[in-house]
Amino acid sequence: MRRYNPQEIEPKWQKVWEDTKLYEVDTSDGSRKFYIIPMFPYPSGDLHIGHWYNFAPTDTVARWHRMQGRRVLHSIGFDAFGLPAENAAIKRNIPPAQWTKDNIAAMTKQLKTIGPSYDWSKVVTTSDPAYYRWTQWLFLKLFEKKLAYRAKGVVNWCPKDQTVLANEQVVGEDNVCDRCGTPVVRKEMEQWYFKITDYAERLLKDLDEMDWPGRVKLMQTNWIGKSQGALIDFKLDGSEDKISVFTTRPDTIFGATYMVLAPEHEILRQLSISDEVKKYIEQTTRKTELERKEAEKEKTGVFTGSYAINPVTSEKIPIWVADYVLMGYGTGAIMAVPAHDERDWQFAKKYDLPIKGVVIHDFGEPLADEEYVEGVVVIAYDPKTKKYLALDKWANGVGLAGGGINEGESYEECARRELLEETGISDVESWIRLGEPVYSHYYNNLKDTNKRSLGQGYLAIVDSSQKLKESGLEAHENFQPAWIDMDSIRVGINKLRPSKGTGGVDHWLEMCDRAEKAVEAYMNQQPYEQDPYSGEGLLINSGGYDGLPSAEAREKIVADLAKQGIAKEETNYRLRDWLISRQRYWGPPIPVIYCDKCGIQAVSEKDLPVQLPENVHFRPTGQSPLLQDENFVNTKCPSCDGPAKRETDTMDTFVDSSWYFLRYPSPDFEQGPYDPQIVKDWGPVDHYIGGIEHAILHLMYARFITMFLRDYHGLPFEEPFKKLSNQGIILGPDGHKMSKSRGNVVSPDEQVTSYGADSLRLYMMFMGPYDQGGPYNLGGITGTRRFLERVWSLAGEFTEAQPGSPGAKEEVELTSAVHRTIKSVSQDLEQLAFNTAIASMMSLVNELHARRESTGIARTPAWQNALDSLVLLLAPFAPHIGEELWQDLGHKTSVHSTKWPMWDELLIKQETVKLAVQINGKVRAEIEVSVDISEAEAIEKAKSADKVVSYLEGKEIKKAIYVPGRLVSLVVA
RNA sequence: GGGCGAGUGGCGGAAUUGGUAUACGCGCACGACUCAAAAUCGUGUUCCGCAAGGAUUGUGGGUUCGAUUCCCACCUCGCCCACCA
Repeated sequence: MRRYNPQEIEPKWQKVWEDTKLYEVDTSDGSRKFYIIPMFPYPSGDLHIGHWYNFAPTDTVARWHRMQGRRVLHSIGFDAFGLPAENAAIKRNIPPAQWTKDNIAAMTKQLKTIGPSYDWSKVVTTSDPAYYRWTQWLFLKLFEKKLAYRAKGVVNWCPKDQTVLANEQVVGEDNVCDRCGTPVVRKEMEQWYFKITDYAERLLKDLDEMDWPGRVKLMQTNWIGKSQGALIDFKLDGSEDKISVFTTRPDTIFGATYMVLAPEHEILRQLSISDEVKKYIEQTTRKTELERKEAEKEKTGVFTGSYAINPVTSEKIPIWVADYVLMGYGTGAIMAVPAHDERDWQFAKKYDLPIKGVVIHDFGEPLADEEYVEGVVVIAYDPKTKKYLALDKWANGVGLAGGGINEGESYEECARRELLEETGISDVESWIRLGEPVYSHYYNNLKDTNKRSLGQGYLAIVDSSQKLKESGLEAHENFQPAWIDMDSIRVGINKLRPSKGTGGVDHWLEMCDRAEKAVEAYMNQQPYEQDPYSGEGLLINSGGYDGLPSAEAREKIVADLAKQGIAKEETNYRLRDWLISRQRYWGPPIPVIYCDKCGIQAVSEKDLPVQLPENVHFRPTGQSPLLQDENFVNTKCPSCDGPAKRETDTMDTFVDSSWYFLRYPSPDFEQGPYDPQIVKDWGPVDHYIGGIEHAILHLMYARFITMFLRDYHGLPFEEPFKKLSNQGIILGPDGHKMSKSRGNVVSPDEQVTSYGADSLRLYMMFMGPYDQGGPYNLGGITGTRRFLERVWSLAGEFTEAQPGSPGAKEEVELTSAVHRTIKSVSQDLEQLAFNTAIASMMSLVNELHARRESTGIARTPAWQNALDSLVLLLAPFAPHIGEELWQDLGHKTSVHSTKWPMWDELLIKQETVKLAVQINGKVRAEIEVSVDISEAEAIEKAKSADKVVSYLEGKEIKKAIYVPGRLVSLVVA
């Protein structure tokens, strides 16, 4: 028998596939199309293991679709513009174009060793003038629609890479450049932007319907950051001027006790302000982003000396300037509600501004036929023992003292009375009111009624040497007042949690939290203060709106203020426009000309591409090297033909990658970025596979550009990627991110040399769930290599075997095993569960092996079918050995053009099945029964099973449960 | 601080309309073949226990005949966002 030698068969088949153009697809025919691609790589020059982890599984899925008779377009390209090429030029004195070209050649060679089913006639390289011509065209089209514009503003500047960055490219806690990790600085510059914010609502709304990982959808949702609220005008005291604020919580307006302006707010120029305020404004506006971040914990601000009028209370409220309000969001002014906003609260505490609570908690969901009650909750505390007094053994948990208020009684009187009645404590050192009362909805199981209660909490400081009551009273006669630690009280209260009407429990837990805070304050001799509450609830201290749920009050208040013409509903987004200019060389030049007479002029479409000059001088000066190339810079104005200068900034590489997938189906089209008919037939991408790191950047930009092209340039779809999958990240064997400095880099090339590409592909898909990634275990690949060896030897032995006649039993068993495997591999592939798909193939191989050991392999139709099916299932995962063995098994055409096998449910079904027998929940025996046994028979058989009998002796069977195909469960006593 | 996700043998992991936990692989041990080794093949391998048996899916509690799966609280780790009003 021949040995399995991947070094021989892999290059052999790669060459055959390329020579026969097996994977080239004629895109003029769009029938049964399936368009699947990985995210194209940046040509760094070296294909690393992460690339393999992206490309190999994508290839497996592509091959699987092809075997199901689809016309698959699977292609690759290079995201070839970008900084590293330029840095290499500076460092090694090689032109970026040359460096890029060499890298692409090297990577193409590496790529081919994977044995991918790419259509090599449709490779796209973004630095190719024939490509970036259309990137520039895209700019012109956006410019035409005023969606590309030039504006002055504060931008993020990376001092190391010497260029501006988009918001999306500034990451992490310290606001660093996502490429080099240097903290960015803020600079005011005039730059080019794409108006992605015009598409914010569509970008958000489409997400609902998309077959994308929830995580990515969530990240995009957060990034777009839609918030609905209202604009409300506050009049300036003693003036006709007004200040408009944006708020998402108009329901809290009665609690707006002051107002804050961003230091950059325009109205500050009109107000008469002191020098002190001017100085503050100057200081804060000059701060860099980093400095503002560092100062984050400590908010600063100054009082302007002016007042505004709260439109609902008509109260004068002071206007402050503070750095915690940003000019870039909303109106740059806020109404501050310290009782219900964490930031306003901190600020109010620091500067001693009034805090007014207007929303109180409303725990639990409203219940049917609620009875309204008012009462108190009392927690006692002894500072000496540090224990709290609660009602132990209350309905098998722990309760708190308290009860309903009597006619004419104050809250505090009620608290005093309840504490005495339920615990026996009469001597209280100090009573502390625990903030505002709260509402709760709960079910009283003793009286079988639903309650809606308004409860006031109290903390009583007492000495625990007082005698406690022996036991509880009336309805809950079992409880026992006891001194307990707070954690145990919480656990005890949680035990009471009912399935409905959980408000009572949550109410108590809230009071526990408040009691602890109050104790801390008491020990420090401070008054107790309620924490700011930013949740929903019911309104208090809000005039005619008292008692309304906050959501309802929001709408009502805005509607009422709108009638007076001082409020309107408003939606805000966090998404900012996309800054696309870069002060670098290696990118598509922005096709714009500046003329002293005519201003900003777009380059005429017929003059595209604006070619990047090749011979430029590289120095990291903070200005584009193009600036020094006079031949490039000096040109004629397209409008007046007078002398003019070109824009020397280039475009962000994310512009290149925001439309490349539209080019693959017609890469050589010269009349536009894509052939309109072909893109209509082949778009959108049916399945897009790549890393989570592009969740926001690339995937948001590509969606925006696709929407734009749909609106104005004939695309019949607005979402570019129907289905998206993310691969996980492969770590080094030590569990850390692979890096040269750590010395934990696994070279895929070495793995291929030692084990073969098929083994590597298989191992990467076998090591765990695809979207999870994880450490690369160097020993693990031996398992998939062994598996392939076993497949190889089975096929080899079969081809050398003598014809035989099959036994009927053997045939049935073989067929059943094969169909079971076809089913699970097919279903697993559907969900990209490669690891379990491979595991079931391994199981089949183990079974075939065992059969060979016991009865041997004969040339029978059953064996032929078993091995054919196995090879077909394996082919998308390990394409080379699949092709080789397919030929060995006597087939003339490529396995990759052969139909994927189907399974037959009837052939999988077995005649008998094993049932577990449980006694009181424990498995005690196993019985083998016919699949279609009746319930009564199964139970009867279970009872008489060997081991079961002894367990049943002298016991009565209370219950018997039969789950067909699974088990019989007997409950005995 | 907020949001999302995860925690199962020595290791990677499998199992969810609640139904025999540990499939598949790595590693390890023993055996066969061999002068020997590698490779290959076979047997075993969650833990405790000689065994009978018992325990076990981060911890504690709950619902259930039955919980890795559902509910509650907590712990740990990972990712994303972070003064967005």
